[in-house]
Amino acid sequence: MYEAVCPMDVKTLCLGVLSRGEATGYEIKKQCEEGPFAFFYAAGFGSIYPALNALKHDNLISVEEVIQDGKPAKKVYSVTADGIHAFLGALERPPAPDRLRSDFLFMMFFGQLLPARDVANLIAQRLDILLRRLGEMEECHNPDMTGGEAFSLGYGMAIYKAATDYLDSHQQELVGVALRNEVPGIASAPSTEKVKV
Amino acid sequence: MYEAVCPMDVKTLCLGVLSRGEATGYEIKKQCEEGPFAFFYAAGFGSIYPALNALKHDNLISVEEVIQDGKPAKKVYSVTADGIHAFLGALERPPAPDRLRSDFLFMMFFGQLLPARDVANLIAQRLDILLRRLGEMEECHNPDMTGGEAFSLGYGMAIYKAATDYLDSHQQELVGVALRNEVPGIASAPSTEKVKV
DNA sequence: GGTTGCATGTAAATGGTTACATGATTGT
DNA sequence: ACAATCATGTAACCATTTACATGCAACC
Repeated sequence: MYEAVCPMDVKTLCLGVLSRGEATGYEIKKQCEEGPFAFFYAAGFGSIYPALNALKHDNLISVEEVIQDGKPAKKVYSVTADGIHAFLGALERPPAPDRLRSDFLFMMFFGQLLPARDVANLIAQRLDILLRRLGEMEECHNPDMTGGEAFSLGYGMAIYKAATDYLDSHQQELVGVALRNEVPGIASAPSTEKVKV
Repeated sequence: MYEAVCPMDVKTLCLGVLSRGEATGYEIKKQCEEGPFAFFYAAGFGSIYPALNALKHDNLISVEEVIQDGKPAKKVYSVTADGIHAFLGALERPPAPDRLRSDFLFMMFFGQLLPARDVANLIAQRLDILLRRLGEMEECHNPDMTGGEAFSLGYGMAIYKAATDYLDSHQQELVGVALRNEVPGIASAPSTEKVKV
């Protein structure tokens, strides 16, 4: 039986996505990695498909199988009246605290133990990711969005913007520290080695 | 056998914490919830104690049992030379992408489905948490920190600052939308009901 | 000929959380 | 009397990830 836990688990996520319009499991995943949920939720096929089956079993969603030519058959899911009700119930529960797990920050925390070049590379990569995501989010922004959608997108963009600004303005400090920590002579030697980025 | 996965799992976290100085499992957990790791890592006793036992088994850390009076005996762990080596190895692996899971943003995304008062409460609570954490982080900041520590703390503060600014300046928009979505008459009626905050 | 995109799914393994069990001391 | 702090640990449970399995079409 459906019982929203957090309120946010994969089932609730699916219910939420479907409340905006019918979709297949494949499309739900795409929305989690490129679409509007990418910033605050991740889910793979291994959790989405079983979640959809469980929701179907509880009659919170309905399925329609669509045969396509040139492409594999797909299962288009829609939320039922019961499903909407369950989703609204889940939204009323108090939210669990946010949790972030960042390998990047963990590594930066121990930045002075790393070669300066690695630190510089990690920050450069991070800036790259952040900037690309910011671009994707900007594209994502359209006037048809609901207030909530625009709000959470704006929140994500504000965070990413702050992160890029911070990295831009503070990267030299950390790279400098790491450089000073290196064995003198190595740090100043011109590098012929290529670093994987 | 120890084999850093992400590089960041609870074992690597423990190794990292201990590389800064000896600590007990209890103290490691405190550092994860109040200390410098709180922003980007969470871990409970149920994962820390088994991780410490596994690290001990691999001789990456050593234990000293300290009997205290008035308090239960504690096990103080220190990292060994092998442990330092293993930790440095873990830091060299490429970082896994950050992952955030935010019930709050999920709920805001569907904000127009919620009563305006709930939206306003959720945002107020969030601001409260953010501000409190910002205060804790400011206190945490001291001149003895390594470059990496100051960098990641600064990063966290920049993010939280951006989040509070965004919430401050955009909360009215979302609450307004939610209000307009409510049944006319209810929205404007003065409320006698107390809302749990 | 290999990779990417579309499309669904299962099974095993992982990693972590939650709840429980214990117990002394200090503070309200 | 009750809750919180200090302190460790186990066991059951859980959610999710990863790897596998299948298959066709389009593109490079």
